[in-house]
Amino acid sequence: MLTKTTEYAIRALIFIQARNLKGERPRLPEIAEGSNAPVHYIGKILQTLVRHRLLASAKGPGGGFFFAKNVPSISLFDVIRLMEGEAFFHRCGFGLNNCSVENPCPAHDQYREIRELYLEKVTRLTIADLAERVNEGKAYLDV
Amino acid sequence: MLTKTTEYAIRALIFIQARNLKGERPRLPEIAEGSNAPVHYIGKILQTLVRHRLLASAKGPGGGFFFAKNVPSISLFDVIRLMEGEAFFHRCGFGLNNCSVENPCPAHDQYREIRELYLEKVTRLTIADLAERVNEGKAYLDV
DNA sequence: CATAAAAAAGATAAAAAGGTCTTAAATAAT
DNA sequence: ATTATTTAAGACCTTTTTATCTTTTTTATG
Repeated sequence: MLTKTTEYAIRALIFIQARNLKGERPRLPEIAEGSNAPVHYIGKILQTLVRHRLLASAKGPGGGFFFAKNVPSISLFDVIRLMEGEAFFHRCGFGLNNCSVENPCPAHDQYREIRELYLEKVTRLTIADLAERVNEGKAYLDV
Repeated sequence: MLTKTTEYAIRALIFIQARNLKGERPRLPEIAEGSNAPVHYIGKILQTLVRHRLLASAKGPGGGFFFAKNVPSISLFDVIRLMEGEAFFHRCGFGLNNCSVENPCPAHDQYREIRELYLEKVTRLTIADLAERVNEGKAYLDV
């Protein structure tokens, strides 16, 4: 399961992208409201995303958050990897650090299947796709 | 992802079951070592499990932890439900409380697939099966 | 340039999770 | 009955996560 922080990040990115697709550039307070996260906290999170170039921002009047044009949309995988760390995707289901094919935990194979499905999904899902679904009224971000 | 506490619980239960199958009744210090968890902490966790009848215990000399005979082995689902709560299995991937078929989050269907696979797996996997794998030397619990 | 708008940064606080220590209660064995 | 052994219970501490508040920096515009 993702941490709250990562969930906020994903929701905020989808919200920003949805607005960007409509030609808007949302500012922090709107993003916080739209993604149901505390303003200052989401501020910090977006700051991290910008620092790592998953997102762009502009200060001052007319500023806000936006995605760079002509850059392929980031995937959920990109966001999760940044927020949770690469290890998140390889973690043993039972929390064992040694867990591997040679030294498997008792549910190694079963968890592998789940992880693989998960990885496949989050790699395919892009923020842009998800934002489009929101703009089309097919999906919602309200808590 | 499971909390550390739940991981400890699962590892401890498998350890206890593995010993039970060999006719032994492990005590706290051994369980803590065998499941790589802090003694006192695992003590609390097992206490919870006993209180909810997923496990049995005996105080005093010759005491320890064990599973009631002739009771079908509990599944990972049972343990996870107790430790994390029923909601764990229905939680939205993006942390949205309203998320449902009528009001889906942008990745609702994809996450549903993953959840269903997960649910199927943890329902099928019993502590006894997993413990057997350990006793057969096919799986390990070391961190 | 002065001003206002906005994100960035940093310091701090509150809450939750994880972990330790001490004492009490139960029980088997002598 | 006393003692030793063992889990149960409760109080307390530490770390991590989540959240807030304040100040600084950047920038567009009059």
